[in-house]
Amino acid sequence: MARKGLSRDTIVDTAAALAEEKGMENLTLHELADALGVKPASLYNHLQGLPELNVRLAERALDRLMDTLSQAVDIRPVPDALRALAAAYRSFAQEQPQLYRAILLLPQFSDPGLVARKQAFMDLFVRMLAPLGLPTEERVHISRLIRSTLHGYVSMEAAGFFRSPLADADESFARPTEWLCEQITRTEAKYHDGTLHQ
Amino acid sequence: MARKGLSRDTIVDTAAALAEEKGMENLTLHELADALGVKPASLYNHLQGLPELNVRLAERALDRLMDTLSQAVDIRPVPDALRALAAAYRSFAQEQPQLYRAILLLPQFSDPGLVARKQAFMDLFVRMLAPLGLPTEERVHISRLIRSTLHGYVSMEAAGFFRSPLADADESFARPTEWLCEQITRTEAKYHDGTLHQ
DNA sequence: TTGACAAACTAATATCGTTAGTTTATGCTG
DNA sequence: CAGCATAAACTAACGATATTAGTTTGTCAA
Repeated sequence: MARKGLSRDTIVDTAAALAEEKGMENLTLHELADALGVKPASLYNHLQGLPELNVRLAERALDRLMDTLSQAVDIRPVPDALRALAAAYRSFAQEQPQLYRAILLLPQFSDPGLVARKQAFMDLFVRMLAPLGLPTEERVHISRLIRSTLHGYVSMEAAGFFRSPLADADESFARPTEWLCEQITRTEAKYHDGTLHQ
Repeated sequence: MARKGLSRDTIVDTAAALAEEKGMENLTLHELADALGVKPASLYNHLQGLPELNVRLAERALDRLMDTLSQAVDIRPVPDALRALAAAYRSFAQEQPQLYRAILLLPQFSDPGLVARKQAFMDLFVRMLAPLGLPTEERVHISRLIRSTLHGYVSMEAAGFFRSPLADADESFARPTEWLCEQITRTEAKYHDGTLHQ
């Protein structure tokens, strides 16, 4: 009964790799235990079962996504940051589609670790938009617009849409990206030339 | 051994209701059979098991979604149609979130019934955009933009995002809607005043 | 050195999806 | 109307799964 150096982090790591390989809904504790050289029951010493594993996977996904996005948020001017962030976002979802799906497969976001990451995720966009000098509420609206647009395109693409040969998917993705850029510059202008309360 | 009047349609119907009640991932053949007054094995006379049930649920979801959307597509002018369609789309996802999720829970869209509906779904948007008189490729791009924007907002909202009290979710949804309206009117203008090839 | 804690195990249970084989109701054919 | 084929429902059983309880044993600190 040799003691393997098992920890929650290593479990989640190999679970992420396994999910990417087999698909998120085919991830089983048995296979995961096998991959770790351990019996399934042993996993319960480190996490509370499959529900918690899914939560931890979503956390890991958010962490990695934020890692890749954080390289872009401080680029100036802001539209360039947005372009870089959009490209990074799409790349992440294309290269690790199962891990990306883990985020939205969750029934609810009640776990404290998740709400914290949700907030941090939100803050990432707020930070990128900071130089625009928008009021708080407007910043939240724009942030939601960006996040939903990116997620929408990326998840539809991952689900198998947008494969028609009638139009190139890269070009299709460039549209919302550029239009988001236009939108934020226009919003910035709107708040900087006195027409705010007209 | 009384014969219940069981059919694939009634099975999918009660499955949809049950999924809405218990959650999509908690849907079990045992509970479904119970709800139908039948043993689990009997379901296999009507469909090939859980994988097919999920496919049929996704089909049902797409059918109902298209039903509600089709009431909006022929409204004129086109921006008004888009506004109505966006509202209907969001209402559907809010009122039947589990059924809406069924669409994207599928790993792939290889089933013939699904690819047909995917095409019909695409055609719905093409029909709405027809009066703009755009070239085919441009129409596909715009259609993708609309679909990904709507889906993005709605699925993020369903996943528990956009609940911050800092900004109203209805207002946040109005942004992308109006923004899409602007985009299509601007695109229409672009293709109607000779600046196309500049 | 020893003792407490935790990590890994074995064993067992309940549930689930699924298949095979059986019975019986229904509807069509003669 | 009689008989027969089809299919709908059943029972029984299997394998896989998640999970729990109880046991052994390694490890670290006192």
